[in-house]
Amino acid sequence: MQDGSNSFLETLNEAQQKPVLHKEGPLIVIAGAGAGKTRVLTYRIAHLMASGVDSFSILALTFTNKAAREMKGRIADLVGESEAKNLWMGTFHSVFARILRQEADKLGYPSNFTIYDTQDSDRLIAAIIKEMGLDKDIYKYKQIRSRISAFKNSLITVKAYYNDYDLQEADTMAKRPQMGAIYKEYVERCFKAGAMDFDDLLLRTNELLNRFPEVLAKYQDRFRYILVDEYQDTNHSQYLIVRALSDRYQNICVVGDDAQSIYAFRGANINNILNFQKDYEDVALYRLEQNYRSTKTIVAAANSIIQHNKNKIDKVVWTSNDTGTPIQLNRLPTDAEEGRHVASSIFEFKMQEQRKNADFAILYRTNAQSRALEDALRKRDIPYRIYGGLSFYQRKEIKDVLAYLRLIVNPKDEESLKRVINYPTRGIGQTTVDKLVVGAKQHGLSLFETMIKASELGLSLHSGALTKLSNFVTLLQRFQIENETLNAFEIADLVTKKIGLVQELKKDATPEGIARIENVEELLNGIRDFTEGQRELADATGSLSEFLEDVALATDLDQDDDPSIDRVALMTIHLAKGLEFPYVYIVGLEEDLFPSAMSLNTRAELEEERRLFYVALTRAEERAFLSYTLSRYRWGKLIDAEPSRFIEEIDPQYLNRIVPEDRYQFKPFMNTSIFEGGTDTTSFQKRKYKEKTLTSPTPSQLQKLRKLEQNQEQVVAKAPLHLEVGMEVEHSRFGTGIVEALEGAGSDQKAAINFKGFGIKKLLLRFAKLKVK
DNA sequence: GCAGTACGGACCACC
DNA sequence: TCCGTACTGC
Repeated sequence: MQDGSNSFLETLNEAQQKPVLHKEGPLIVIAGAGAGKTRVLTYRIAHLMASGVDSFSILALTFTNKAAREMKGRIADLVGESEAKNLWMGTFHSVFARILRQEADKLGYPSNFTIYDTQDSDRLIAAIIKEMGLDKDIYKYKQIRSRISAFKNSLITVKAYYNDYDLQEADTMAKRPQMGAIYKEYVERCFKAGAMDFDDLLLRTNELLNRFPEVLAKYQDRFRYILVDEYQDTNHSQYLIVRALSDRYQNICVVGDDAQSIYAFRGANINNILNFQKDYEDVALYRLEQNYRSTKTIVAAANSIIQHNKNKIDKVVWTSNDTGTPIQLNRLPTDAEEGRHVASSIFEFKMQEQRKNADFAILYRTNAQSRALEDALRKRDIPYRIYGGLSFYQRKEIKDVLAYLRLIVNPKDEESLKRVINYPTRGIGQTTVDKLVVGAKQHGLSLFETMIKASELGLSLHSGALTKLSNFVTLLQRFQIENETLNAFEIADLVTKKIGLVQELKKDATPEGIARIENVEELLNGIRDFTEGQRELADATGSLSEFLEDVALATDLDQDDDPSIDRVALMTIHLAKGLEFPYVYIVGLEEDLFPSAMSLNTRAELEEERRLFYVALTRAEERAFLSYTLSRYRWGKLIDAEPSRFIEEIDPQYLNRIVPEDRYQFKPFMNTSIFEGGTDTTSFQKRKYKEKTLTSPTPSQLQKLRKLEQNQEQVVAKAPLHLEVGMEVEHSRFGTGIVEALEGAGSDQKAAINFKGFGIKKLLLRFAKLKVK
């Protein structure tokens, strides 16, 4: 920034300005939900740059890569793109992966190390348990993995484990005396494979900074200003990295909200934020308590919930926004009905209040709940997008292609090799692989090296098997050579063609099989976009390893897809942290689901669930809807459900309970008679049990129903307005605007209209109450 | 070595 | 309900 002017500060309130203007030394910002936390971070960075701080010396750690990108974009708007480019900004994992690649040799790692995802770790641990001849019912790989993860996040190395009698004793008591041996083998195998798991990215960073003072000094000097978002969700390993890096200049700014700490399960330590003032000297504390996001009702209701927690920093979140409408609480017979209810509600609000799909979010506790909601939305033709769950990159066919690509970049990657060695089938079966694994162990080689030397090592393999292995090695080596000159897309394209993946997938002509082929094509398109996108960046080459790193560290919110498509958002509450929507539906408020059955053992766990509920509710800007069911499909069975205790914890003055009796009579009737015609046999069967309780609608309900019916017929039947680009139109809410673009046809036709004061709005003409002027 | 099928566990959240 | 793994027969 040239002139150092700070005119942009005027858009901040006083409380927000203070941390932005704070000069040197440690500061903590405790920010209530919706109080402009991200804004403060963004402006603080912009202000630092405007006051002459070199953009290269600022490190900002965010919760998702998407958040980092958006923040960078906003900073670029404030102080200029060329400078914003130099900022180090991203998640802990992606920032330190980048640093680890630069310093890998010091740790004995190749710079092109692979990043193992959870699935890779699981497979490796399962293989180790099997190789060690342990009982897999006692040594459950998922439990082992999460224990190893906990060790790593607390910086308990294998050596430290063996020095800690208590830890070993605990594992012996849990009937798992071989825990340490598995841990040791796992760490060694990852190292030999040139692979780091997610926790390693933090653990090895700590190792790097601890073992090499000159490296620590280098990065301390480089990152003179460190900012950490969502500090309440940092784990011990992350905490130590931040401490080490900020130790010299003490220019550390952490931002967070203890009330939104929801990641204890992955090692997040709420004490990091609670103790910050003890960790540094002369800490400045700033509080942001004014909420700009939500209505008074939502803010007050959320406050009333969090009051039930004992362990918290006291703060009073308030807002000068409108009172808004009460939070609606609905009770539904089943999860399918809940889905229908949510879909109907969205449908109604869309037409009554001129809302687009993207104004709505449905939040749930577990990914498994999405199915019933999806079904209902599909039936209503409401476009939606699911975030998280089984992401695109975790699908089998995608992971298969990625395994080849990973193997090209890092041939030592054991998990990838095992994955593709016989896929598509090339006659290298389990027996051969087992022999290779044994051979690799005996000779201290990687699996790939063992394969190359298979004939010399005397692994008692038949000549047929040796030939097949040698062919496979030749294929991979050829890919490696090609990779030196080709970009990510070209190599990926070559690989999928040469291995005959599409032919393989074509064998399955079912819709799922066809979808898999499409997914592979989509992956290739994605790689092409990536390659082209990277070309514009100075320090990137569009290489395969860059692509793979992006994929490995992408968060569930990062998945790119067309943001211009207007869709309802479906996601877990965890993923929704940091986001906001005008209308928020929180579903499945039932005991054992939310709060989760597994969190009922300790107060701490229950309080975390409560914070999760707090996070969910505070996502809503204008309206929030809660619902619970009386029975729900879980584990393929219909399970009785009880309302969540959290419902009772909301101050009733903010709650509008839809009278249960009303719901019972009104809802099923509405579903069968108007919306679906009652032809859906599966849902009919699910509904059957409760028909006993049905009675006829009361006259007032019938009236309501008819009104609804009329509304809908009117709207659906109404011929869409004939519009052309350039026309001036009038809208009941947005006023006058000019039609900028039209897309789609018939009842799906949409218009992009530029409204004075509101900007461009995309409206579905079927619903939009427009008049041509 | 491979394809088909039976079976049992998953569903708590994620980088 | 759906998925991954184990088992069976060729």
